[in-house]
Amino acid sequence: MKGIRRLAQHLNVSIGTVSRALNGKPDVNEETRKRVLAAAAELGYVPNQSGRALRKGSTGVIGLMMETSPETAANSDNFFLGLMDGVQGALARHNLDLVVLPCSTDENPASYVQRIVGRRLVDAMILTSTQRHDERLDFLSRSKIPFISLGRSGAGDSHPWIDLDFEGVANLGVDRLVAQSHSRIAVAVPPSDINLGFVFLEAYKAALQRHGIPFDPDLVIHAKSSEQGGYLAADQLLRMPNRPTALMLVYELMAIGVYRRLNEAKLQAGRDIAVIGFRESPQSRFLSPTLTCFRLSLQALGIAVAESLLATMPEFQALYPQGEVHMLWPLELVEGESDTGLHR
Amino acid sequence: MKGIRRLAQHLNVSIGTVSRALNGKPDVNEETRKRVLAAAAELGYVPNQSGRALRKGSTGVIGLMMETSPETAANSDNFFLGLMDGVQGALARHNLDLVVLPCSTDENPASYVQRIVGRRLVDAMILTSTQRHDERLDFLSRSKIPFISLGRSGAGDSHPWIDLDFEGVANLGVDRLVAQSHSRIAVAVPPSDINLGFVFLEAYKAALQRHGIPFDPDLVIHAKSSEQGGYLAADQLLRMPNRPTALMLVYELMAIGVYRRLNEAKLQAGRDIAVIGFRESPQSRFLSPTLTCFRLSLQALGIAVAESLLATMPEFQALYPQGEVHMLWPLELVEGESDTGLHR
DNA sequence: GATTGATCCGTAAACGTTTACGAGATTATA
DNA sequence: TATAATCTCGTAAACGTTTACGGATCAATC
Repeated sequence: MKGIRRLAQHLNVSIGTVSRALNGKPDVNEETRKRVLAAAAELGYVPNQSGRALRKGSTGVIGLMMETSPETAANSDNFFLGLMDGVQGALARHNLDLVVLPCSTDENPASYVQRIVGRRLVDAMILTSTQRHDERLDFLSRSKIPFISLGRSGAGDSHPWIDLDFEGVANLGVDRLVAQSHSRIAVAVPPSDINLGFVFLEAYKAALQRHGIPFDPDLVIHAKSSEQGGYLAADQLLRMPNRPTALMLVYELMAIGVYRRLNEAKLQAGRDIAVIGFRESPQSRFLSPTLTCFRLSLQALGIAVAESLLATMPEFQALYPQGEVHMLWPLELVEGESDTGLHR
Repeated sequence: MKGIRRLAQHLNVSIGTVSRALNGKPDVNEETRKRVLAAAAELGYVPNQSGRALRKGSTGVIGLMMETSPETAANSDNFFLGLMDGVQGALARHNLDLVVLPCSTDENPASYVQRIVGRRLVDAMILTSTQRHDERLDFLSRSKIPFISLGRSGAGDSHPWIDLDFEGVANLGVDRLVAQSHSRIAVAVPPSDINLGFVFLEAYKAALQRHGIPFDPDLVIHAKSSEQGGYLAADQLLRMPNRPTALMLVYELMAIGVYRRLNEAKLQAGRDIAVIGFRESPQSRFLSPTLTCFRLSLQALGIAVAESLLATMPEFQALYPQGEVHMLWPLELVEGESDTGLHR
């Protein structure tokens, strides 16, 4: 005898009563509920997930999909761990569990999602590393599974998303640099199939235009989202015939590579070239000269992601009635020395 | 009509036949199997996980538990994503799926494991961040669920584990430093309730003894596993009355903090004090002077963890007959400048 | 032509829950 | 006291699979 039957037999009640007692249903005597709870704790009984999910039609589990190629793995740990922490905490308050679903780059992300969602392993999904054209979004939309993506896609507002406020970052950065009379502002962005790169680039163009500065495509450096990418971007910048006086980055670890390359050239950020990094990170905080960059609470972002997802789930509509979310997540400027002291 | 029934109706065969066809059972006509496979692909049918798991008694899912407190998230060392990638790849070869289970520090890790395992969400578990006295191990041993822990516990070989070869690291490091006639070798370790700290300390003592150097407890600096921890450790070292001439670290990000503190004191690793870091990381690779540390393939480690776990699972005994694993994972020395040039 | 064997497929039970339904016991109301 | 209302609990169906079992068909063998 196993599972709930064992518990019921042990208590001399029916399995129905045990189930009702554990699930907090009203029609069970308080006295017997206590006995059931006590016995469950004593025998270490936990309801079988498969049985429960099969009957209820929902799992109580939310999936967070994450790509783990060797390159991304080497770089972005602390972003995802912080995010996971926030999401997990917010979901736990509603008795939902988070599972992180690592998809290797060997596998097609869309078919991975199809497998996971088709099996009904999860009730809803959180997507990260959103592509500009992302099949996963199409599939999830069609399959009517609640989901939210961290990052916009090219599909615009046709699905719920939360994204970092790249427009805000571009504006703040460009304004700040222009105020110091920079006009040749280079930017290191990932390739445009990553939507992040596309969005940032557009915002950068708009910010320049606002200041009447013509956009020069030669100042756009396409770089990998890594330290190495930053190194190569800085290298490319140093070779430019009419060298830009400022550089903006859109990935946090790039800054370290940039500093390294500048260092090799006996140049210094803030003195010889203005540098504005992206996200403040444990590493960036200790660069010298200190890096001007943008602060962001990953936990808070995770909570927002989780609650925005709940808002799309019918069973939580009462709690989060705002419906589908399209949110730009603000970042706060952290003033450092890396972009000042040049045109003073 | 949903699920397998829908597919069966669509094909005018029984659900039993559909199931057998999809599961590769022998007693089904090749012709009909093809039709079933084609229809499944066309209709996007994927067997419901709950139904399947309930019937089969196993889920085909392996859990990897990970702690995600705000501090560990912020100080994460890009260790986990690489590990996940390796584990995921190895499991996929056996049609197993990996889910990562984030446990916030609010929750007791042992009761978290009990909840997850009790619900039969997973067939087996991989534990990380092993404590010296780890209740999770006790629970999993009792519950007869296959598991492996990354990191030894104080319980020794009573359960399967893979751990980094701290003995090897301590030996290599101490040998190298002693060969340069260092005798006052300080070490920065996490507190001993983290088993890692305990193990490393013992290995360090043994290595000293091998060289006839008496162990001096004052040279043991307890530090947090973070950049900040490294900074404070270096600070503490600089205040010592009879300053040690060498310092070994057991957490990779510490090196950055150590460099920062040394820099503030106008000291340099390798010139004024010999420093040996721990794991090579994207950051450590670009420190200046270059850091002497230890290399480790996270993907390979992940594969080893996954396969060692499979070896403990009855259904894979045929493939991996070696049984329970206790493995020390070797690290390769990467020679840098941070520990040389002192006593030359 | 009867028997055997092989091949293919349908039937139904089982996995562990939750929950609609109804029955019995008890209390409140008339 | 009869009736209604309330409280508590047991019964059984249902969720979507997999798989043991047996039946049907057909070819091969004697």
